[in-house]
Amino acid sequence: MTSTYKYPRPALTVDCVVFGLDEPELKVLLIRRDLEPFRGKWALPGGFVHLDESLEDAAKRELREETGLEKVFLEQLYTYGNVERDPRERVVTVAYYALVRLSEHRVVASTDARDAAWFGVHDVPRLAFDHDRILKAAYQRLQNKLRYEPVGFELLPKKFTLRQLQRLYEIILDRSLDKRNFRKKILGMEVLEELDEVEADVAHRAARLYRFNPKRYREMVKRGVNFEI
Amino acid sequence: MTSTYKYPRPALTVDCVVFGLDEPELKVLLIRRDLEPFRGKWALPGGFVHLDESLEDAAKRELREETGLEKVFLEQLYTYGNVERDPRERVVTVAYYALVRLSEHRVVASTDARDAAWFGVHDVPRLAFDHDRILKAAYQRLQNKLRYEPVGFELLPKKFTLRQLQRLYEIILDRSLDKRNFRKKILGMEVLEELDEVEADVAHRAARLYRFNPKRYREMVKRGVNFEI
DNA sequence: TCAAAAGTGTTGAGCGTACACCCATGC
DNA sequence: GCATGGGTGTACGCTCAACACTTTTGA
Repeated sequence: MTSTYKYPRPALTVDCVVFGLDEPELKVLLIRRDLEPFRGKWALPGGFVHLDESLEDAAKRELREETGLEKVFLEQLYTYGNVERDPRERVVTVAYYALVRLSEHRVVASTDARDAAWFGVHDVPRLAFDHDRILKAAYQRLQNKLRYEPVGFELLPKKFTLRQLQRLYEIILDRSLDKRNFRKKILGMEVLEELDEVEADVAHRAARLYRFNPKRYREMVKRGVNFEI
Repeated sequence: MTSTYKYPRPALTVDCVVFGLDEPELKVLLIRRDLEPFRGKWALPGGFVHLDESLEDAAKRELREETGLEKVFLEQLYTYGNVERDPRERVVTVAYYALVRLSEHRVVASTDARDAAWFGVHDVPRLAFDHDRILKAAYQRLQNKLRYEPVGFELLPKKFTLRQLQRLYEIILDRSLDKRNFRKKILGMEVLEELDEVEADVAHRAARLYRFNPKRYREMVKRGVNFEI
Protein backbone atom coordinates (compact mmCIF):
# COMPACT_ATOMS: atom_id res chain seq x y z
CA MET A 1 0.00 0.00 0.00
CA THR A 2 1.88 3.07 -1.15
CA SER A 3 1.47 6.75 -0.62
CA THR A 4 -1.03 7.94 -3.17
CA TYR A 5 -4.25 6.88 -4.78
CA LYS A 6 -3.68 8.82 -7.95
CA TYR A 7 -2.45 6.10 -10.27
CA PRO A 8 -4.43 5.64 -13.46
CA ARG A 9 -6.72 2.71 -12.81
CA PRO A 10 -7.68 -0.39 -14.68
CA ALA A 11 -11.38 -0.81 -15.30
CA LEU A 12 -12.93 -3.44 -13.04
CA THR A 13 -15.65 -5.85 -14.06
CA VAL A 14 -17.26 -9.03 -12.80
CA ASP A 15 -18.15 -11.98 -15.01
CA CYS A 16 -20.30 -14.96 -14.12
CA VAL A 17 -20.16 -18.54 -15.27
CA VAL A 18 -23.70 -19.75 -14.71
CA PHE A 19 -24.21 -23.51 -14.63
CA GLY A 20 -27.55 -25.21 -14.88
CA LEU A 21 -28.41 -28.88 -15.07
CA ASP A 22 -30.62 -29.82 -17.98
CA GLU A 23 -30.48 -33.60 -17.96
CA PRO A 24 -28.70 -35.27 -19.45
CA GLU A 25 -26.39 -32.31 -19.78
CA LEU A 26 -24.71 -29.56 -17.84
CA LYS A 27 -25.33 -26.18 -19.40
CA VAL A 28 -23.85 -22.71 -19.27
CA LEU A 29 -25.67 -19.46 -19.72
CA LEU A 30 -24.21 -17.09 -22.28
CA ILE A 31 -25.07 -13.64 -23.57
CA ARG A 32 -24.65 -12.47 -27.12
CA ARG A 33 -22.70 -9.21 -27.29
CA ASP A 34 -24.40 -6.38 -29.10
CA LEU A 35 -21.41 -4.06 -29.03
CA GLU A 36 -17.83 -4.01 -30.18
CA PRO A 37 -15.45 -5.53 -29.51
CA PHE A 38 -16.53 -9.10 -30.22
CA ARG A 39 -19.93 -7.87 -31.37
CA GLY A 40 -22.19 -10.82 -32.08
CA LYS A 41 -19.97 -13.22 -30.16
CA TRP A 42 -21.16 -15.09 -27.12
CA ALA A 43 -19.75 -14.08 -23.77
CA LEU A 44 -20.20 -14.57 -20.05
CA PRO A 45 -22.74 -12.30 -18.44
CA GLY A 46 -21.03 -9.55 -16.49
CA GLY A 47 -20.29 -5.87 -16.28
CA PHE A 48 -18.66 -3.04 -14.40
CA VAL A 49 -18.33 -2.91 -10.66
CA HIS A 50 -19.97 0.18 -9.21
CA LEU A 51 -18.32 2.18 -6.47
CA ASP A 52 -21.02 1.53 -3.93
CA GLU A 53 -21.37 -2.22 -4.21
CA SER A 54 -19.20 -5.16 -3.20
CA LEU A 55 -17.86 -7.52 -5.82
CA GLU A 56 -20.40 -10.16 -4.95
CA ASP A 57 -23.19 -7.60 -5.09
CA ALA A 58 -21.98 -6.52 -8.49
CA ALA A 59 -22.06 -10.11 -9.69
CA LYS A 60 -25.59 -10.55 -8.34
CA ARG A 61 -26.75 -7.33 -9.93
CA GLU A 62 -25.33 -8.21 -13.32
CA LEU A 63 -26.90 -11.61 -13.11
CA ARG A 64 -30.25 -10.06 -12.37
CA GLU A 65 -29.98 -7.38 -15.03
CA GLU A 66 -28.65 -9.55 -17.79
CA THR A 67 -30.34 -12.86 -17.16
CA GLY A 68 -33.14 -12.29 -14.67
CA LEU A 69 -31.62 -14.75 -12.21
CA GLU A 70 -31.84 -14.18 -8.47
CA LYS A 71 -30.94 -16.02 -5.31
CA VAL A 72 -28.54 -18.47 -6.80
CA PHE A 73 -25.46 -20.09 -5.36
CA LEU A 74 -22.56 -17.78 -6.16
CA GLU A 75 -18.88 -18.13 -5.41
CA GLN A 76 -15.80 -16.24 -6.43
CA LEU A 77 -13.62 -18.13 -8.87
CA TYR A 78 -10.51 -16.17 -9.82
CA THR A 79 -9.44 -12.73 -10.93
CA TYR A 80 -8.13 -12.26 -14.43
CA GLY A 81 -5.86 -9.34 -15.09
CA ASN A 82 -3.67 -9.94 -18.09
CA VAL A 83 -2.79 -6.67 -19.74
CA GLU A 84 -4.20 -7.50 -23.14
CA ARG A 85 -7.34 -9.35 -22.21
CA ASP A 86 -9.48 -6.49 -23.53
CA PRO A 87 -8.33 -5.03 -26.84
CA ARG A 88 -9.36 -1.48 -26.00
CA GLU A 89 -7.94 -0.81 -22.62
CA ARG A 90 -6.91 -2.40 -19.37
CA VAL A 91 -9.77 -4.33 -17.79
CA VAL A 92 -9.45 -6.60 -14.80
CA THR A 93 -12.32 -8.98 -14.16
CA VAL A 94 -13.30 -10.86 -11.05
CA ALA A 95 -14.91 -14.09 -12.19
CA TYR A 96 -17.68 -15.83 -10.26
CA TYR A 97 -19.50 -19.03 -10.89
CA ALA A 98 -23.13 -19.66 -10.13
CA LEU A 99 -25.30 -22.76 -9.80
CA VAL A 100 -28.97 -22.49 -10.62
CA ARG A 101 -31.92 -24.83 -10.41
CA LEU A 102 -33.17 -24.88 -13.96
CA SER A 103 -36.35 -26.42 -12.59
CA GLU A 104 -37.10 -23.14 -10.86
CA HIS A 105 -35.62 -20.78 -13.41
CA ARG A 106 -36.75 -22.32 -16.66
CA VAL A 107 -37.26 -19.06 -18.45
CA VAL A 108 -34.39 -16.68 -18.56
CA ALA A 109 -35.67 -13.30 -19.52
CA SER A 110 -33.54 -11.88 -22.28
CA THR A 111 -33.86 -8.56 -20.60
CA ASP A 112 -32.30 -5.64 -22.26
CA ALA A 113 -33.26 -7.05 -25.65
CA ARG A 114 -30.09 -9.07 -25.38
CA ASP A 115 -29.81 -12.68 -26.49
CA ALA A 116 -29.28 -15.12 -23.68
CA ALA A 117 -29.03 -18.86 -24.21
CA TRP A 118 -28.00 -22.07 -22.52
CA PHE A 119 -25.20 -24.08 -24.12
CA GLY A 120 -24.10 -27.60 -23.34
CA VAL A 121 -20.86 -27.25 -21.45
CA HIS A 122 -19.05 -29.40 -23.99
CA ASP A 123 -20.61 -27.55 -26.88
CA VAL A 124 -19.78 -23.91 -26.36
CA PRO A 125 -18.72 -21.69 -29.27
CA ARG A 126 -15.56 -19.61 -29.16
CA LEU A 127 -16.27 -16.88 -26.65
CA ALA A 128 -15.34 -13.20 -26.47
CA PHE A 129 -12.28 -11.97 -24.60
CA ASP A 130 -10.63 -14.67 -22.46
CA HIS A 131 -13.97 -16.10 -21.47
CA ASP A 132 -13.12 -19.55 -22.82
CA ARG A 133 -10.38 -19.75 -20.28
CA ILE A 134 -12.62 -18.55 -17.48
CA LEU A 135 -15.30 -21.04 -18.39
CA LYS A 136 -12.79 -23.86 -18.39
CA ALA A 137 -11.50 -22.86 -14.98
CA ALA A 138 -15.03 -22.63 -13.63
CA TYR A 139 -15.88 -26.08 -14.88
CA GLN A 140 -12.78 -27.55 -13.29
CA ARG A 141 -13.59 -25.78 -10.06
CA LEU A 142 -17.09 -27.19 -10.12
CA GLN A 143 -15.75 -30.69 -10.65
CA ASN A 144 -13.33 -30.36 -7.76
CA LYS A 145 -15.86 -28.75 -5.52
CA LEU A 146 -18.41 -31.45 -6.17
CA ARG A 147 -15.88 -34.08 -5.33
CA TYR A 148 -15.35 -32.76 -1.83
CA GLU A 149 -18.45 -30.81 -0.91
CA PRO A 150 -22.13 -31.50 -1.37
CA VAL A 151 -22.75 -28.55 -3.63
CA GLY A 152 -24.65 -30.38 -6.33
CA PHE A 153 -27.99 -29.89 -4.61
CA GLU A 154 -27.88 -26.32 -5.85
CA LEU A 155 -28.47 -27.65 -9.34
CA LEU A 156 -31.36 -29.99 -8.52
CA PRO A 157 -34.93 -29.28 -7.51
CA LYS A 158 -35.32 -29.04 -3.74
CA LYS A 159 -36.80 -32.51 -3.72
CA PHE A 160 -34.96 -35.06 -5.76
CA THR A 161 -34.39 -38.77 -6.14
CA LEU A 162 -31.11 -40.52 -5.51
CA ARG A 163 -30.99 -41.39 -9.16
CA GLN A 164 -31.17 -37.74 -10.12
CA LEU A 165 -28.39 -36.97 -7.70
CA GLN A 166 -26.24 -39.77 -9.04
CA ARG A 167 -26.84 -38.62 -12.60
CA LEU A 168 -25.75 -35.15 -11.60
CA TYR A 169 -22.50 -36.50 -10.24
CA GLU A 170 -21.96 -38.60 -13.32
CA ILE A 171 -22.63 -35.70 -15.64
CA ILE A 172 -20.38 -33.25 -13.86
CA LEU A 173 -17.56 -35.62 -13.01
CA ASP A 174 -17.89 -37.24 -16.40
CA ARG A 175 -17.66 -40.83 -15.24
CA SER A 176 -20.12 -43.47 -14.21
CA LEU A 177 -20.68 -44.44 -10.61
CA ASP A 178 -21.83 -47.69 -9.07
CA LYS A 179 -25.43 -47.33 -7.91
CA ARG A 180 -25.14 -49.27 -4.67
CA ASN A 181 -21.88 -47.69 -3.63
CA PHE A 182 -23.15 -44.24 -4.43
CA ARG A 183 -26.26 -44.69 -2.33
CA LYS A 184 -24.33 -46.13 0.57
CA LYS A 185 -21.89 -43.28 0.50
CA ILE A 186 -24.32 -40.43 0.13
CA LEU A 187 -26.78 -41.76 2.68
CA GLY A 188 -23.90 -42.51 5.03
CA MET A 189 -23.09 -38.82 5.10
CA GLU A 190 -26.40 -38.24 6.85
CA VAL A 191 -27.15 -34.94 5.19
CA LEU A 192 -30.15 -36.13 3.21
CA GLU A 193 -33.63 -36.18 4.61
CA GLU A 194 -35.81 -39.00 3.43
CA LEU A 195 -39.24 -37.63 2.58
CA ASP A 196 -42.58 -39.43 2.67
CA GLU A 197 -43.02 -38.68 -0.96
CA VAL A 198 -42.19 -40.33 -4.22
CA GLU A 199 -41.70 -38.93 -7.67
CA ALA A 200 -44.80 -38.58 -9.84
CA ASP A 201 -45.65 -39.30 -13.45
CA VAL A 202 -43.14 -42.00 -14.13
CA ALA A 203 -43.92 -45.10 -16.13
CA HIS A 204 -42.37 -47.43 -13.59
CA ARG A 205 -41.87 -47.77 -9.89
CA ALA A 206 -41.63 -44.29 -8.39
CA ALA A 207 -38.48 -43.43 -6.48
CA ARG A 208 -38.38 -41.89 -3.06
CA LEU A 209 -37.69 -38.17 -2.80
CA TYR A 210 -34.98 -36.67 -0.61
CA ARG A 211 -34.07 -33.21 0.51
CA PHE A 212 -30.71 -31.76 1.43
CA ASN A 213 -30.43 -30.63 5.05
CA PRO A 214 -27.92 -27.77 5.21
CA LYS A 215 -28.07 -27.57 9.00
CA ARG A 216 -27.18 -31.22 9.33
CA TYR A 217 -24.43 -30.65 6.81
CA ARG A 218 -22.87 -27.88 8.87
CA GLU A 219 -22.93 -30.14 11.91
CA MET A 220 -21.21 -32.86 9.95
CA VAL A 221 -18.55 -30.46 8.73
CA LYS A 222 -17.84 -29.50 12.32
CA ARG A 223 -17.47 -33.14 13.21
CA GLY A 224 -14.91 -33.41 10.43
CA VAL A 225 -16.90 -35.78 8.25
CA ASN A 226 -15.43 -36.34 4.84
CA PHE A 227 -17.69 -35.64 1.88
CA GLU A 228 -15.48 -37.02 -0.80
CA ILE A 229 -17.30 -38.99 -3.46
CA MET B 1 -19.88 -6.42 -20.31
CA THR B 2 -21.91 -3.32 -20.95
CA SER B 3 -21.63 -0.48 -23.38
CA THR B 4 -19.19 2.00 -21.90
CA TYR B 5 -15.93 2.11 -20.04
CA LYS B 6 -16.61 5.44 -18.39
CA TYR B 7 -17.76 4.36 -14.96
CA PRO B 8 -15.81 5.78 -12.05
CA ARG B 9 -13.38 3.10 -11.01
CA PRO B 10 -12.34 1.55 -7.76
CA ALA B 11 -8.64 1.68 -7.06
CA LEU B 12 -6.97 -1.70 -7.57
CA THR B 13 -4.17 -3.06 -5.44
CA VAL B 14 -2.42 -6.36 -4.81
CA ASP B 15 -1.44 -7.61 -1.36
CA CYS B 16 0.83 -10.51 -0.54
CA VAL B 17 0.83 -12.90 2.36
CA VAL B 18 4.42 -14.09 2.51
CA PHE B 19 5.08 -17.27 4.45
CA GLY B 20 8.49 -18.45 5.55
CA LEU B 21 9.49 -21.39 7.68
CA ASP B 22 11.70 -20.54 10.61
CA GLU B 23 11.71 -23.73 12.61
CA PRO B 24 9.97 -24.40 14.80
CA GLU B 25 7.56 -21.82 13.51
CA LEU B 26 5.79 -20.61 10.41
CA LYS B 27 6.25 -16.91 9.91
CA VAL B 28 4.63 -14.12 7.94
CA LEU B 29 6.31 -11.06 6.56
CA LEU B 30 4.72 -7.75 7.45
CA ILE B 31 5.43 -4.13 6.69
CA ARG B 32 4.94 -1.25 9.03
CA ARG B 33 2.87 1.49 7.45
CA ASP B 34 4.43 4.94 7.43
CA LEU B 35 1.36 6.73 6.14
CA GLU B 36 -2.24 7.26 7.10
CA PRO B 37 -4.54 5.53 7.40
CA PHE B 38 -3.33 2.93 9.90
CA ARG B 39 0.01 4.72 10.17
CA GLY B 40 2.36 2.72 12.35
CA LYS B 41 0.25 -0.41 12.04
CA TRP B 42 1.54 -3.58 10.48
CA ALA B 43 0.14 -4.59 7.12
CA LEU B 44 0.65 -6.99 4.26
CA PRO B 45 3.12 -5.85 1.63
CA GLY B 46 1.32 -4.66 -1.46
CA GLY B 47 0.44 -1.70 -3.60
CA PHE B 48 -1.26 -0.40 -6.70
CA VAL B 49 -1.55 -2.32 -9.91
CA HIS B 50 -0.02 -0.44 -12.82
CA LEU B 51 -1.73 -0.30 -16.18
CA ASP B 52 1.04 -2.11 -18.00
CA GLU B 53 1.51 -5.11 -15.74
CA SER B 54 -0.53 -8.19 -14.99
CA LEU B 55 -1.80 -8.83 -11.48
CA GLU B 56 0.86 -11.41 -10.83
CA ASP B 57 3.55 -9.07 -12.13
CA ALA B 58 2.25 -6.37 -9.84
CA ALA B 59 2.47 -8.74 -6.89
CA LYS B 60 6.02 -9.70 -7.83
CA ARG B 61 7.04 -6.09 -8.24
CA GLU B 62 5.62 -5.05 -4.89
CA LEU B 63 7.32 -7.96 -3.25
CA ARG B 64 10.61 -6.93 -4.75
CA GLU B 65 10.20 -3.26 -3.93
CA GLU B 66 8.93 -3.63 -0.42
CA THR B 67 10.74 -6.71 0.79
CA GLY B 68 13.55 -7.45 -1.63
CA LEU B 69 12.17 -10.90 -2.36
CA GLU B 70 12.40 -12.41 -5.82
CA LYS B 71 11.63 -15.71 -7.49
CA VAL B 72 9.31 -17.06 -4.89
CA PHE B 73 6.31 -19.34 -5.18
CA LEU B 74 3.31 -17.08 -5.74
CA GLU B 75 -0.35 -17.93 -6.14
CA GLN B 76 -3.51 -15.91 -6.25
CA LEU B 77 -5.64 -16.28 -3.17
CA TYR B 78 -8.83 -14.25 -3.39
CA THR B 79 -10.06 -10.79 -4.29
CA TYR B 80 -11.45 -8.57 -1.58
CA GLY B 81 -13.82 -5.84 -2.58
CA ASN B 82 -16.03 -4.80 0.30
CA VAL B 83 -17.04 -1.21 -0.07
CA GLU B 84 -15.63 0.00 3.22
CA ARG B 85 -12.42 -1.93 3.41
CA ASP B 86 -10.39 1.26 2.94
CA PRO B 87 -11.63 4.24 4.96
CA ARG B 88 -10.69 6.79 2.32
CA GLU B 89 -12.14 5.49 -0.87
CA ARG B 90 -13.07 2.37 -2.72
CA VAL B 91 -10.14 -0.01 -3.05
CA VAL B 92 -10.34 -3.54 -4.35
CA THR B 93 -7.38 -5.79 -3.64
CA VAL B 94 -6.28 -8.99 -5.26
CA ALA B 95 -4.56 -11.04 -2.58
CA TYR B 96 -1.69 -13.42 -3.29
CA TYR B 97 0.25 -15.70 -1.04
CA ALA B 98 3.91 -16.49 -1.39
CA LEU B 99 6.19 -19.19 -0.01
CA VAL B 100 9.84 -18.35 0.48
CA ARG B 101 12.88 -20.32 1.54
CA LEU B 102 14.09 -18.39 4.53
CA SER B 103 17.34 -20.31 4.19
CA GLU B 104 17.99 -18.45 0.95
CA HIS B 105 16.39 -15.14 1.85
CA ARG B 106 17.54 -14.68 5.42
CA VAL B 107 17.91 -10.95 5.15
CA VAL B 108 14.96 -8.99 3.95
CA ALA B 109 16.11 -5.59 2.90
CA SER B 110 13.89 -2.99 4.47
CA THR B 111 14.05 -1.08 1.27
CA ASP B 112 12.33 2.21 1.13
CA ALA B 113 13.33 2.88 4.76
CA ARG B 114 10.24 0.90 5.65
CA ASP B 115 10.09 -1.55 8.55
CA ALA B 116 9.70 -5.13 7.50
CA ALA B 117 9.60 -8.01 9.97
CA TRP B 118 8.71 -11.66 10.30
CA PHE B 119 5.98 -12.61 12.74
CA GLY B 120 5.01 -16.03 14.00
CA VAL B 121 1.79 -16.89 12.25
CA HIS B 122 0.04 -17.40 15.59
CA ASP B 123 1.50 -14.23 17.00
CA VAL B 124 0.53 -11.47 14.61
CA PRO B 125 -0.65 -8.07 15.88
CA ARG B 126 -3.89 -6.49 14.71
CA LEU B 127 -3.26 -5.53 11.11
CA ALA B 128 -4.32 -2.58 8.99
CA PHE B 129 -7.41 -2.67 6.77
CA ASP B 130 -8.94 -6.15 6.45
CA HIS B 131 -5.53 -7.76 6.35
CA ASP B 132 -6.26 -9.97 9.36
CA ARG B 133 -8.95 -11.61 7.35
CA ILE B 134 -6.72 -12.01 4.34
CA LEU B 135 -3.96 -13.54 6.41
CA LYS B 136 -6.37 -16.00 7.95
CA ALA B 137 -7.65 -17.05 4.56
CA ALA B 138 -4.12 -17.45 3.25
CA TYR B 139 -3.14 -19.64 6.16
CA GLN B 140 -6.16 -21.86 5.63
CA ARG B 141 -5.38 -22.07 1.96
CA LEU B 142 -1.83 -23.09 2.72
CA GLN B 143 -3.04 -25.81 5.06
CA ASN B 144 -5.44 -27.17 2.48
CA LYS B 145 -2.95 -26.91 -0.30
CA LEU B 146 -0.28 -28.73 1.65
CA ARG B 147 -2.71 -31.51 2.42
CA TYR B 148 -3.25 -32.27 -1.25
CA GLU B 149 -0.22 -31.01 -3.11
CA PRO B 150 3.48 -31.21 -2.41
CA VAL B 151 3.96 -27.47 -2.09
CA GLY B 152 5.91 -27.47 1.14
CA PHE B 153 9.24 -27.86 -0.61
CA GLU B 154 8.98 -24.18 -1.47
CA LEU B 155 9.57 -23.41 2.18
CA LEU B 156 12.56 -25.70 2.71
CA PRO B 157 16.11 -25.50 1.44
CA LYS B 158 16.52 -27.28 -1.89
CA LYS B 159 18.15 -30.17 -0.07
CA PHE B 160 16.38 -31.30 3.04
CA THR B 161 15.99 -34.26 5.34
CA LEU B 162 12.78 -36.20 5.78
CA ARG B 163 12.66 -35.00 9.32
CA GLN B 164 12.68 -31.40 8.20
CA LEU B 165 9.90 -32.15 5.78
CA GLN B 166 7.86 -33.89 8.43
CA ARG B 167 8.36 -30.99 10.82
CA LEU B 168 7.14 -28.65 8.13
CA TYR B 169 3.96 -30.64 7.73
CA GLU B 170 3.47 -30.79 11.46
CA ILE B 171 4.00 -27.08 11.87
CA ILE B 172 1.67 -26.05 9.09
CA LEU B 173 -1.04 -28.63 9.67
CA ASP B 174 -0.70 -28.18 13.39
CA ARG B 175 -0.75 -31.85 14.32
CA SER B 176 1.83 -34.52 14.83
CA LEU B 177 2.46 -37.22 12.27
CA ASP B 178 3.79 -40.75 12.68
CA LYS B 179 7.37 -40.91 11.49
CA ARG B 180 7.23 -44.30 9.79
CA ASN B 181 3.94 -43.64 8.09
CA PHE B 182 5.03 -40.23 6.92
CA ARG B 183 8.19 -41.62 5.35
CA LYS B 184 6.35 -44.46 3.69
CA LYS B 185 3.77 -42.10 2.27
CA ILE B 186 6.07 -39.40 1.05
CA LEU B 187 8.61 -41.80 -0.45
CA GLY B 188 5.79 -43.78 -2.00
CA MET B 189 4.81 -40.74 -4.03
CA GLU B 190 8.11 -41.05 -5.85
CA VAL B 191 8.71 -37.35 -6.20
CA LEU B 192 11.73 -37.18 -3.93
CA GLU B 193 15.23 -37.82 -5.14
CA GLU B 194 17.50 -39.49 -2.66
CA LEU B 195 20.86 -37.73 -2.73
CA ASP B 196 24.28 -39.16 -1.90
CA GLU B 197 24.65 -36.56 0.76
CA VAL B 198 23.86 -36.24 4.41
CA GLU B 199 23.27 -33.24 6.60
CA ALA B 200 26.30 -31.65 8.22
CA ASP B 201 27.15 -30.33 11.65
CA VAL B 202 24.76 -32.36 13.69
CA ALA B 203 25.60 -33.91 17.02
CA HIS B 204 24.20 -37.28 16.11
CA ARG B 205 23.79 -39.56 13.16
CA ALA B 206 23.44 -37.41 10.06
CA ALA B 207 20.25 -37.80 8.05
CA ARG B 208 20.13 -38.34 4.33
CA LEU B 209 19.29 -35.39 2.13
CA TYR B 210 16.53 -35.40 -0.47
CA ARG B 211 15.50 -33.11 -3.24
CA PHE B 212 12.08 -32.51 -4.76
CA ASN B 213 11.79 -33.51 -8.41
CA PRO B 214 9.15 -31.29 -10.05
CA LYS B 215 9.32 -33.15 -13.35
CA ARG B 216 8.58 -36.46 -11.68
CA TYR B 217 5.81 -34.71 -9.81
CA ARG B 218 4.14 -33.55 -13.02
CA GLU B 219 4.33 -37.09 -14.39
CA MET B 220 2.70 -38.43 -11.25
CA VAL B 221 -0.06 -35.85 -11.46
CA LYS B 222 -0.79 -36.99 -14.99
CA ARG B 223 -1.01 -40.56 -13.79
CA GLY B 224 -3.55 -39.40 -11.25
CA VAL B 225 -1.47 -40.16 -8.19
CA ASN B 226 -2.94 -38.89 -4.97
CA PHE B 227 -0.73 -36.61 -2.87
CA GLU B 228 -2.91 -36.40 0.15
CA ILE B 229 -1.04 -36.61 3.43
C1' DT C 1 -47.28 -59.76 -18.23
C1' DC C 2 -43.86 -56.88 -19.57
C1' DA C 3 -40.74 -53.06 -19.26
C1' DA C 4 -38.33 -50.03 -16.51
C1' DA C 5 -36.16 -48.54 -12.80
C1' DA C 6 -36.01 -48.99 -7.45
C1' DG C 7 -33.85 -50.90 -3.99
C1' DT C 8 -30.65 -53.89 -1.44
C1' DG C 9 -25.55 -56.99 0.85
C1' DT C 10 -21.36 -59.33 0.57
C1' DT C 11 -16.67 -60.14 -0.34
C1' DG C 12 -11.80 -59.26 -1.33
C1' DA C 13 -8.12 -56.07 -1.81
C1' DG C 14 -5.65 -52.22 -0.70
C1' DC C 15 -4.73 -48.47 2.33
C1' DG C 16 -4.23 -45.96 6.55
C1' DT C 17 -2.96 -46.34 11.24
C1' DA C 18 -0.90 -47.72 15.28
C1' DC C 19 3.02 -49.19 17.28
C1' DA C 20 8.78 -50.28 19.22
C1' DC C 21 13.21 -51.34 18.50
C1' DC C 22 18.04 -51.38 16.75
C1' DC C 23 21.56 -48.44 14.38
C1' DA C 24 24.91 -44.85 13.37
C1' DT C 25 27.30 -40.93 14.82
C1' DG C 26 29.40 -37.13 17.50
C1' DC C 27 30.83 -35.78 21.72
C1' DG D 1 29.57 -45.22 26.39
C1' DC D 2 25.95 -42.36 26.08
C1' DA D 3 22.71 -39.29 24.12
C1' DT D 4 20.40 -38.12 20.06
C1' DG D 5 17.91 -38.72 16.35
C1' DG D 6 17.99 -42.02 11.90
C1' DG D 7 15.97 -45.56 9.99
C1' DT D 8 12.93 -49.68 9.46
C1' DG D 9 8.30 -53.72 9.32
C1' DT D 10 4.10 -55.73 10.68
C1' DA D 11 -0.69 -56.55 11.94
C1' DC D 12 -5.32 -54.93 12.17
C1' DG D 13 -9.36 -52.59 10.80
C1' DC D 14 -11.69 -49.88 7.71
C1' DT D 15 -13.00 -48.16 3.43
C1' DC D 16 -13.47 -48.69 -1.46
C1' DA D 17 -14.70 -51.26 -5.46
C1' DA D 18 -16.77 -54.84 -7.82
C1' DC D 19 -20.66 -57.30 -8.55
C1' DA D 20 -26.54 -59.40 -9.57
C1' DC D 21 -30.87 -60.18 -8.26
C1' DT D 22 -35.61 -59.27 -6.44
C1' DT D 23 -39.34 -55.85 -5.96
C1' DT D 24 -42.55 -52.44 -7.33
C1' DT D 25 -45.25 -49.99 -10.42
C1' DG D 26 -47.51 -48.29 -14.60
C1' DA D 27 -48.78 -49.18 -19.12
